[in-house]
Amino acid sequence: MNKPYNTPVSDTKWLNESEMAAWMAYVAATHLLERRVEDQLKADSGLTHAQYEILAKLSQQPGGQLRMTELANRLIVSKSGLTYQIGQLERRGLVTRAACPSDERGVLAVLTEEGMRCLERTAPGHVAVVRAFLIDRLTPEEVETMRQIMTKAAAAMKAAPAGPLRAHRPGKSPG
Amino acid sequence: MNKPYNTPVSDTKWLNESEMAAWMAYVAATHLLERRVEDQLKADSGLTHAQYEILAKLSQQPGGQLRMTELANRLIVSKSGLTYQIGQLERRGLVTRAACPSDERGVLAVLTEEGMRCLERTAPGHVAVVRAFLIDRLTPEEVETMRQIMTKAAAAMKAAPAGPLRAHRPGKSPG
DNA sequence: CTCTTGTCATTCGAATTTGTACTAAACCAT
DNA sequence: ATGGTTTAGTACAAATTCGAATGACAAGAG
Repeated sequence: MNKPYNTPVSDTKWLNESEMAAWMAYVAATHLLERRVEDQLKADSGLTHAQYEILAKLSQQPGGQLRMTELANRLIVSKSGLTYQIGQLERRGLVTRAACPSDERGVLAVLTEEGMRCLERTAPGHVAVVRAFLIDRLTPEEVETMRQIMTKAAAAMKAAPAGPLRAHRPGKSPG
Repeated sequence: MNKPYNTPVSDTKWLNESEMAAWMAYVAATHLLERRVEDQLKADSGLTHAQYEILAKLSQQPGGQLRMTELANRLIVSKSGLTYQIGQLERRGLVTRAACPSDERGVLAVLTEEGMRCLERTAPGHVAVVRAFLIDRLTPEEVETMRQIMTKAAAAMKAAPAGPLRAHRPGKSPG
């Protein structure tokens, strides 16, 4: 207690020019890219990006199946949002729901044959967009740096609990 | 016409390991970051990220004002979506609508005094999140590379017309 | 075994986003 | 001037997202 009045209420460390430019370009690029991806998928296959990500994630799993909650966590989507989209995909025959053998409560989202075919049919166009607007614009070094950046950021956010921030101290590994 | 049957229908150039890792990490990081930003803004000021971006963009303009369509284009949001959000912000007194002097049809979105104060109050926490999970995790070189990457990608997408893709040929400058 | 607590998936309501349709105004070539 | 075409902003319906509440099952302590 007894905090001095002259303690600055806001000691914000603002972004410098490079950081600000990086952040603003990131935000813009993200929105633009999302829109391009969405348009391509819609036009080519009637899938939304969210739905494509579901099929893609399932296709990477042995048996093409995954529990609902696990899938939601990996896709970084709410459980209720996933329930809705799995419903849509099921309606189109691209995914089926199956009972989980080990847990009576559990539900497995399972990629169907047709879902796999749809994914294989759609993937080339999707990859083309990702290449055309991002990957092919970069040098291999830039791609590698981007991988590092995004991997670090994602790891930080997966690790940190929700709620107010704790400061990040760069440097030594945890030990 | 008369296309040989042996022409491969799909000659997709898939992503190599580094490219795939970069893209997947980007997608994950993007979703995670959006969620963190959204949570912080909601908790700190009751703003959504979309609303914060509107206030921020307006605050950068002389007079804190911008035409609706121009604002929508810069934020990369649909016009109808912007109409809705400006309505929300107006309801909270953070933005006002004004007639455009030069065009009878036009509407100016204008940042109010209170809107400016709200932004100033909210910005520190927002910047803190961007720092904590992204900027502060990177070296200055990585920040600079990210700026380059995202700037290039954004420029490519702003330039390219909507619709099917045209191939990107890297190399010489246009001339 | 039984009770309490926690987890899994879904349902429901509220909020947001987009595309299309629509009205008014500007622009432009007769 | 004047009729035809664009453009600006909004209204509306459809789709999607999330959080909170719900019901069924699991897990652990006693």
